[in-house]
Amino acid sequence: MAASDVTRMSKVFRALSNKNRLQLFLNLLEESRLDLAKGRTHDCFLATIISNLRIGAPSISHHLRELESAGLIETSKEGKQLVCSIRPQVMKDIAAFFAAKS
Amino acid sequence: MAASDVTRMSKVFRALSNKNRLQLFLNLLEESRLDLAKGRTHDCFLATIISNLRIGAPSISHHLRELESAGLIETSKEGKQLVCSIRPQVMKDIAAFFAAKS
DNA sequence: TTGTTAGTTTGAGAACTATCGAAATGTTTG
DNA sequence: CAAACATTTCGATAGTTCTCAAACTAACAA
Repeated sequence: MAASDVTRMSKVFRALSNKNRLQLFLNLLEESRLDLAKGRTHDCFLATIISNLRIGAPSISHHLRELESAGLIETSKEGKQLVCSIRPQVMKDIAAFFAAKS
Repeated sequence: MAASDVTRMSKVFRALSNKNRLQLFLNLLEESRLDLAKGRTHDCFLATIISNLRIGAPSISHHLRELESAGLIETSKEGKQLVCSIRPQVMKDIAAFFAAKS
């Protein structure tokens, strides 16, 4: 495994290493599966997520940026609201990484 | 996913979130595969690992403790030397975690 | 015993992180 | 335009992490 890959993977793990951030990611994952079933994308309101986790809006905003910069999610704006989506390629990369090792 | 599982998984990811520690883990993984092929366990000398990574013995010692407390590896002593082994169950847990999601 | 080897512990400093409250930004609604 | 809304940015703080050098322990060797 190339050194740059190790660095990249460590950043992915870093992004999932915080309990709240992992929970946030899992929520998004769950939502995106629901939405796929419904054939549409999902609006992920920070307000909704805040009511699930016990942290404030600035922290959520921070965590989303971390997930995004690790390449786990993509975000865009729709009016006032933020739309988040999981990047499926990264999920496949990680799954492949561990499948090869175990 | 139960809250306790989220916490547990976040600790596993935490353990792999440092570049040097991930590299260390991958080295051990590689060694343990070689050893499986040879039908014996492997002696993991810190001195050897130090020459690959660019950090000192105290840091390696610290990283090994992190990997151990996250449940990724087990260690024991053989004379002066430390023997490390990957805990296969954790590898399976992680693989299952991502396989289910992607 | 004296010295060497393999690794650990301690203590400290620099860097990073998670979180918050307050203020700011941009968007829609009345 | 003004108010309400959703999110972001800023500044601060408390806590964590990585790393090293120095000192230490335990096992082996001469």
